[in-house]
Amino acid sequence: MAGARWLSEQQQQAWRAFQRTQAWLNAELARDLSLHSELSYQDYVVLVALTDRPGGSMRLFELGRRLGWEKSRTSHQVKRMQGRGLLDKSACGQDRRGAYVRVTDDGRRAIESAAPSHVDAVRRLFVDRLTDEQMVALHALCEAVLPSSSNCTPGAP
Amino acid sequence: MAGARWLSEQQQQAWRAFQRTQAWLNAELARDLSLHSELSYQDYVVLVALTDRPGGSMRLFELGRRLGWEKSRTSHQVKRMQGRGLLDKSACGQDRRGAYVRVTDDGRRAIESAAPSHVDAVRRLFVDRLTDEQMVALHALCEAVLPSSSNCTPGAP
DNA sequence: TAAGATTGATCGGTCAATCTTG
DNA sequence: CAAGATTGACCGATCAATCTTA
Repeated sequence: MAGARWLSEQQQQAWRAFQRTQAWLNAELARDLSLHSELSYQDYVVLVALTDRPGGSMRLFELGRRLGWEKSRTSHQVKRMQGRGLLDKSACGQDRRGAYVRVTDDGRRAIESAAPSHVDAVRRLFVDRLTDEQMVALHALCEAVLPSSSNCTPGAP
Repeated sequence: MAGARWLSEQQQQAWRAFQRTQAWLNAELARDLSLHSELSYQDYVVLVALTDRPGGSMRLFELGRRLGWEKSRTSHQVKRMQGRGLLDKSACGQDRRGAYVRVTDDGRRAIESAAPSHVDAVRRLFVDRLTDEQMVALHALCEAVLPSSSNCTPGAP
């Protein structure tokens, strides 16, 4: 170990609690979602990102950037959802390398039917357990950790 | 949507920031670890849990409980690490259903060599970006979210 | 050459089924 | 039957390689 700088007891406990919390929350929400709908957690966030937009469509690379996903992950996920009829893809006129993804009517129905139960779960497991002050503090603290705003580049260069 | 109770703008922003933060941190730390060592993030936490113990050994179910993992996940992970010589298993005398897992010397060497760089990354990406007050607040807030202490039962019954 | 996107291999996690012992 | 543990099948994520166009 030599001259390694360890974490203080306080820091270590906070770090471990944070890790446990996020792992537990993700697992519970994923389970809850797959129990009450036909959507995985990943399906859900894709549909949220797209339905946030007026036309329900977006460039593939932009979807990946907003979710902080690698392009291959985005591609695989969209392809699977397309196969299930939740999304469709179309070519981009301006940039002929690119593609648009759009929510289908089935996709809209799926998220509209899944959302209430999922939001309930987020409330039950997360929101309702925190005070407003804690919520504000958490938000500020996350912004401090996250790289500026859109620094989602996985590899360094 | 009907009568669903949505989240306030503040709650929604905090929740999304939290999700982004944990996803980004996990990805960065996993990448950093696999870049500077032969251990995955999961290997690392298993070795931390075991080397925390005097004898470096623990019952399999206890390891799973401490990490909040399902038993099949624990079993698969331990088997893989055993195959790579990082752990070994032995029967439990008292309870003949059970098994002990123990860190091998190779396992100890692996984590001792990986730890400094990993702790540096945790500092750089997390600890150094927060004040002491934020760290304390985060810890308290995680404890509020987490079910009492050892409520890690994945399925309801 | 870089950016947008796709593909196939591989690895890790989940689920359901199974086995053994308490 | 419940608890500790294992297994195999399936799905999802990552990585490296590839293709096309800016």
